[in-house]
This record gives sequence, structure tokens and C-alpha cells, in this order.
Amino acid sequence: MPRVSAEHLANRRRQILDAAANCFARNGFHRTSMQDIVRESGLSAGLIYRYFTGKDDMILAIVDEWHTTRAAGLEAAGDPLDGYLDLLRAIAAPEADRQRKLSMQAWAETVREPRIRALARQGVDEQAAAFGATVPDAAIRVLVAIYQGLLLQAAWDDELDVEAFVAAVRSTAVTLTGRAPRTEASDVTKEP
Amino acid sequence: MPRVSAEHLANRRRQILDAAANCFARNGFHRTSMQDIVRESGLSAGLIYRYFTGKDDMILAIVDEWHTTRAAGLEAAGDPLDGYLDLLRAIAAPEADRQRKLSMQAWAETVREPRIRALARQGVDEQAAAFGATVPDAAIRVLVAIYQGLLLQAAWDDELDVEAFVAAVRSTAVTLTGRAPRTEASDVTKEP
Amino acid sequence: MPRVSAEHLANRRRQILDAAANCFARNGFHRTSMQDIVRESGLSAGLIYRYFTGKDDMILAIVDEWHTTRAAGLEAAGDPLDGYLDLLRAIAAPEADRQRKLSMQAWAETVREPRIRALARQGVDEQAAAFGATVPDAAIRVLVAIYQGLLLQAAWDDELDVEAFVAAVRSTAVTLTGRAPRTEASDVTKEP
Amino acid sequence: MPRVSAEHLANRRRQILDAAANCFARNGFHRTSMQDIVRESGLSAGLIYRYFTGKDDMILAIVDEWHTTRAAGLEAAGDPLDGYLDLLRAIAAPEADRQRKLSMQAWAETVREPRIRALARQGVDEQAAAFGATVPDAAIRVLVAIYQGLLLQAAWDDELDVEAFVAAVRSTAVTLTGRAPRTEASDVTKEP
DNA sequence: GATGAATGAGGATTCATTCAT
DNA sequence: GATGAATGAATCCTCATTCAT
Repeated sequence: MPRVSAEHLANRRRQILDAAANCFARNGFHRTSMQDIVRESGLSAGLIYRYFTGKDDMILAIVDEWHTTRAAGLEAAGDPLDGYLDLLRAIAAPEADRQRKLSMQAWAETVREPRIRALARQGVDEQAAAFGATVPDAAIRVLVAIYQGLLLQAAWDDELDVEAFVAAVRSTAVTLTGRAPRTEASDVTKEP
Repeated sequence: MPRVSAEHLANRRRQILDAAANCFARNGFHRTSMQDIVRESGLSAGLIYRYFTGKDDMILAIVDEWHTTRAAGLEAAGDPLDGYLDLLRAIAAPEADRQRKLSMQAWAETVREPRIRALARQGVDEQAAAFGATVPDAAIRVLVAIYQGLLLQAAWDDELDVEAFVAAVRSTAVTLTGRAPRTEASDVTKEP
Repeated sequence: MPRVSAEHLANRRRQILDAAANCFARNGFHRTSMQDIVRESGLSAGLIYRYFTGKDDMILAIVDEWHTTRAAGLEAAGDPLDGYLDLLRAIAAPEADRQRKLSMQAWAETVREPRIRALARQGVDEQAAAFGATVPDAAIRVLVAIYQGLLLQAAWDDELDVEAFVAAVRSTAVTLTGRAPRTEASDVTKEP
Repeated sequence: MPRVSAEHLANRRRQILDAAANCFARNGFHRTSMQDIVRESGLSAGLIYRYFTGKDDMILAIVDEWHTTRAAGLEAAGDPLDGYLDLLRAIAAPEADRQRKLSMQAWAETVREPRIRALARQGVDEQAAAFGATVPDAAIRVLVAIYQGLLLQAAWDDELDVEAFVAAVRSTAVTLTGRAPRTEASDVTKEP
């Protein structure tokens, strides 16, 4: 089955990364064996090593991908405050369950893996950049902290009242940043 | 009548837990082997198993101990808001380095270990209880989130401007809780 | 009627064998992976398996080829003693580096591969045959031993004084075989 | 079973090294799996790694031990020429079968393992030192070569006429070294 | 009580070989 | 013919845990 399309390669990579992310979210990086990933992906052990040099490489790829995704999301949002509040809702949404668990694992890895720590710090810096120089650094860091803490709390508690949380943040955020969010109304609206 | 005093037993336990905490903070739970802890503690493998049933047991003991310590600190503080702000400064202090790393590890474990997850949630609830029923739940959760995020950011960045961060939080906290902290002045004061 | 010429096939075989020999000499048979040979040859894995049934087959082919080459050289030389001394110089020459390393690998394989052991023994016998029945078997075996030992020593020591070695052997060989080499002078002459 | 005597440790090491040497001689270094050694030794995998860092470490230990043994034997012999001839007989004896096979394996390793190559060269140098400065270097190297070649030939041929070989070497050796061996008679004597 | 030697299952990774394209 | 993606058994090694001394 040689001479395979670039698309095929990309799909395979996706398939592996997806399987790995599922396993990692379920059991953590270190409780996940390569065999688990092999099983989950439906591929063979050998093939996986043609795409990644090892487990650490896969971890880094997953963290990196998430970093990129989030940065893109941030940039896409017009207003930084709106973008931030959207980010809050997104990370607390039920669909983000896997991502929350992965983030928690990644944070634990920052202790021993400089590249992951670098990405983590970069994430904070990029949020700061999104707000621009007018907002004080400390204020931004508080907002990022809120995001991080929300991620944890949503991971631990399915029934967390996200809208109330976000509403509480909004007033705070306005004070901290000196900016006003797009619309008050939209925030209050619950999902149908 | 035991051969050795209860105090001796407690000291041994302390010694083991301390060695384990050092290793865990340095390399994470899963990159730490029991042999590492044996070495660090200066005790023998067999002895350690007379105090703990295994590695998971030690992890739980460490997390539990920290939970208790923090809860005690919270209770000791007279005013809940003052207590909270002190907690922020404490967790961001250089001396708390080991604790920050341990917390990050513990958070990662919440994914797979219900007892650790339970402790994590309990931590949030206790903070809420400290503030009492007058402060809305969402507001308290935001404050806890800030604490959690600060822990992460301080772990990643030695040069984080903690006082500026705390100052930013205070104004926010006043809004959120409808309370005023004891003294404004004390917060601004840098350590000598 | 084959699609490709017999010459083409022979060239391919040569190409593969050369690549394999390079790898084997560099890292030994067992530290060389098929992938290494694939890389070195510039061909594909699948193609290599159309020429050889596997790694062992290639090892055998290389050993066999060397055996044939040496036997031919021996036959080409007119006088057996001259031929022998030429062989000594040849195996100790810098250009023979790869061959020395391959021979050492082959010798190690004689332990577990009867066909290679058979070739090794045959090499000794052929040398005996070259000298003819007049020279005692033990004497010939001593000469062969010297050849073998020189191969090793030249492999381990770039600066081995080959001419002095050969000179020492010549006097010995004359005694052992009861024959005189062609010319004393030629042996002393260094390469320009 | 803690606090074990130094003797116990030495015996264990011996046990492992013996098992490994058996396996290595039987199948070569690289066809021998650690599991083979585990089986042959009757110990567990984990224990073996308390004595050796890995397979390479065991190989080196075996080569090193042989090097030491042979050097000691050389020193023990009074007359260097007698010592040398004894060495020849010893390496060609049926009991030396395992050692011959190990040496052949070790020689193959000289290609990729500098420490083994160093030991190999050292072996040649020590033989030279045993003869002293009076005998020309080239002559000694020829004698060493004969030893090496005899090792190979005895490994390949059970029925090699060792006494005839040694007898042929003796006359040669006398010429080469300008020395006379202790007794002619003893050399001719066959083992009963 | 205390030790640390011993276990052996489990983990990550490699690699000879095949075969669909 | 030629390719190289895919396989999966086999390998080396680690490590939590036990238990004889």
C-alpha cells in the first residue's frame, strides 16, 4: 500500500492522535500504555512509531495542537473581551470534557517537560496580547487564572452553573479591563 | 503496648511523606519510583510498606494532608476575604514551590482517582462555606478559580508580579463578594 | 523472456550486496537492520526481498563471495608461497578494512550457522591444497593461522607494521614449507 | 533475604556470568535474549539487572574476565616461550570450547565496542611484554597471530591435530624469538 | 522492627517481513 | 517490476511489591 497520499498520512496522524487523546483523557498520560493506544486506534504498534517517536512525542503533539487551536479561536473573535468570555463558555461546555482532562494532564507535565511548560506560558502571554497594551498585565493574568480555574471546576463538577459563573466574571472583567462586552443579553441566555 | 512510641511512628510517617512529596514535586507521581522514595527517605522499601499500602496510598495521604492544612488556614483567618487574599499570597510565594507542583500533580490525578477528585471538590466547597451564605456561589467559584489559576501561573513563572495580581484581585473580590478587606495598605506592602 | 536483462539483475544484486556489506562492516550483522540496508542501497524493502530471502541469505552470499574471491586469488598466484605472502599483504592493506570487518563478523557466525562454518573450514583446506601434498598439514595450518591473526591485528591497529610482520613470516614460512619465495627484494619494497 | 554476604553476591554474579557465557557461546551475543539468560541462570530478570546494567555490560564483564585470566596465566608461566606454547595447547583443548566461541564473538564486537577493542589490543601488547624487549615486535605479533588462528581452527575442527600444530609452531617460535623452549620432549607427549 | 534481595508481569520500542497498490 | 505502509511478535528493561532473614 505504498505511495500514499498526503491526505492519507494526515488522516492516519489524526486517527492516532485522536485515539491517544481519548486514552489520555480517560486514564492520564502515564496510566495509558502504548498498547492502549494501539487498541483504541485500531492500528498496529509499529505503525504508530512511524508517526511519532514515542509517547512523549504524542503528548507534545496533542498539547501543541490544542495550543494552536485555542490561539486561533482567540484571534478569530473580534473583541478580546467577547472572545475571552466565549472561551470561558467553551471550556466549560460538556463537549469540552476531553479537552479539560487533557489540559489537566498537560499541566502536570509542565513540571518535568520544558516544552510543555513553554507552551503553557505562551498561552498566558497570547491571551495578554489579545487584549493589547491598554489592559494591565495583572488584570489579564487574573482573567487567565479564572479560565484555568473554571476548567478545573467544570472537570470536577458536571453540574457547575456555567452561566452564573460567566455572569460573575463579566462584571469583574469589565472592571478589570475597563472594557464592555458586546451584549449583556446574550450572556444571560441559557442554552436551549 | 507497642514496641515503639506513637511519636516515633508519626515521625517515620512524616519522614516518608516528606521524601515522597519531594520526589513527586520533582518528577511527578508517575515518574517517581518507589525506589526513588526509598532513596530520598533513607529508609528501606519494606519499612515504607508498613506505613503505606502502596504508592497510591501515599499520594492520597499527601493530598489529604494538604487539604486539611489549607482548610485549617482558612478557618484560622478571621475575615473570609482577608483569609482568601492571604491564601493567594501564600500559594504564590517562593516557599510554596513544592506545594504548587504537588497540587498540579494532584489535579491530574482527579481524572482517575475518585477520592482525590472528591477532595478537590471539597476544597472548593469549603472555601464557599468560609464566605458564608451571603456571597453568591458563582462569585466564590470565581475566587477559587483565581486561586487555582494563580497557583499554575506562579508555578510556571518565578517572576510573576504577585502583588499586582493580588491587588487586581482585591478590587474584583470586593465587587464579587460585597465585602471589604481589612486593610488596603497591608496588601501593597512588599516583603522586606 | 524476462522483462529486465540478466545484467540488470546482476547489477541490482551487486548494489544490494555492497550496501549490506557496508552496513555489516560498520555495525556488525546484528546491529544492522534491514532498514539500514534499504537506506544504504537506495532501493526499497520489497525489492531487496526479491533478491534475497532475508538477512541471513545476504550474510551467506557475502561470505560466499569473499570465499570465492580469495580462492581465485590463491589460484591465480603461480607459486603458493608467493601467493600466500601476497594474501597477507592484501588482507593487511588499508583498502581491506571492510573485508577484515566482514570476516570477523563471519567468524562469529560460524558458531551458529553451519554453512558459514563449512565455508570457513573450506578456506583452510583450499590453502592447504594450494601448497600441495609436499608441505605438512600442520605447517599449512600454522600459515593459515598467521593469516587469520594478521587479519585481526590489522583490523585493530591501523599502524601495524605490516612489512615487518610479513618479513618475519617469510623466514618462518620458508622453514615451515621447505620452499623459498620468489624474491626477497619485492617484499621489502614499500608501496610508493 | 536482605543483608547478604559478599560471598553470596559474588556467587550470584558468577552464576549470572556463567549462564550468560553458556548462552553466548551457544548462540552468539545477539542471538541470545535476556530471557535466555534468565532461563539458563534460574534467576529472575529483575535480579540480573541488579548485577549488570544490561547485556552489553555482561558481554564486557565476560571479555574482561577472560582477558584477566589469560594475562594471569601468562604471568604464572616462568619462561615466556613455554608459557606461550602452553597457551596454545590450552586454547586448543576440548575444554576450551566455550572460551573459543566466546572469543570469536568478542572479536566481532571489537568492530563496534571500543572497550572490547581496547582489551583485544591490550591482549596482544601483554603477550609482547611477556617476551620482553629482546624479541622483535613483529615476531611476537606473528606468534600472537598463530594463537588467534589456532583458536579459530580449533573451534571449527574438533579433530585438529593440536600436537602437530604446536610442534610446527615450536620450531618456528625458536627461530622467531631466538629462544629455546624448556623441553622438547614434553611437547611431543600426547595427552593420555 | 527492619532490611533489601528477589520476583515477574508489564511497559515501550524495534524490526524482519509481507503484500496491496 | 517496484514500492513502502503495515504488521505484530519479540526484545530489553523497569518497578511495585513481597518476604526470608
